[in-house]
Amino acid sequence: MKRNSRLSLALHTLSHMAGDPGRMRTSADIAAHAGTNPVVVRRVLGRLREAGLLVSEKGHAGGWRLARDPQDISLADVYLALDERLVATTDMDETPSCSVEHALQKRVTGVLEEIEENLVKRLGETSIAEMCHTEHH
Amino acid sequence: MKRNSRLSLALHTLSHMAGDPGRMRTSADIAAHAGTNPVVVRRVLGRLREAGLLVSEKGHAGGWRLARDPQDISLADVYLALDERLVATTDMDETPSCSVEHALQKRVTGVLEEIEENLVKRLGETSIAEMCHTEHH
DNA sequence: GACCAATGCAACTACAAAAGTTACAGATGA
DNA sequence: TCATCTGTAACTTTTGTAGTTGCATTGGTC
Repeated sequence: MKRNSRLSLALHTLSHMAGDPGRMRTSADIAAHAGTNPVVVRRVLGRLREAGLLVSEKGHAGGWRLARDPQDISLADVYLALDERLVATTDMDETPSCSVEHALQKRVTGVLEEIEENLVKRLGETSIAEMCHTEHH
Repeated sequence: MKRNSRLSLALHTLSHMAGDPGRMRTSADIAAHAGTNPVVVRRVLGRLREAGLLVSEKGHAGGWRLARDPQDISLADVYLALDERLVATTDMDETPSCSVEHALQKRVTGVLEEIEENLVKRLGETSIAEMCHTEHH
């Protein structure tokens, strides 16, 4: 796998699950489908569970399934659960040297934040249920 | 510096330049402002020069300046010049196992591409000239 | 209770992308 | 001729993350 692999893995898995909710899947099965490792799958899906998108069960016949209706899970939910922050930088140089520099930094950061918000908004407009339908516009 | 440092460095530098176009700046000056290395600056700005956003001059009194009017340089120009591709994945698993999987993969990829296009479109709506104005909404 | 199959999690290695650094050739104006 | 830039190659360091191994824990099933 390559870049954005966590988001990609999460979206693929949830979209797949949306096609047959209620069915329990093991991390081994999911890993085989995604061509990766069960532990990696559990790591990524663990975050989605923390965000309330998935539930997992231990023991025999355990595994993973959606925590709620596929139509109620948006791409933004997945994105935010993974805490990616694709556009916005976490922080910049700590030494603004002068107040003008500082103001500029804040403005650049602000614009990037705005773009990030817009990205999340766009992601929020699509549910994973829409991803698994065969007839997608 | 941290994540998205190239984009961040590029935006800061160009925004700064937009405040006083025509003035020539050395990579050493820029690096000092950004708290990084002259070679790193030249690497990043070199891409922007290839994209026609900047011009550089060698030798004494050489340096960097904007290639055209600040109002004619959008954030999308910068983003595309750096070839970042924040949202869309370059490629996914090569073994689609079954045709249904393959269709799902294409759909996920398609949605991510669409989001990416929207991101670029949004970036295209802001010029670096707007970044350096003190009165920003 | 014994056993098996799953998650949860920690610890580690492997790897790749990028920053940072050093060094130096080439260009250009003073 | 010299100082000052860019351009670039080569290398080290750092960092994020995938991949891997191992094992404790949980919970069905026999």
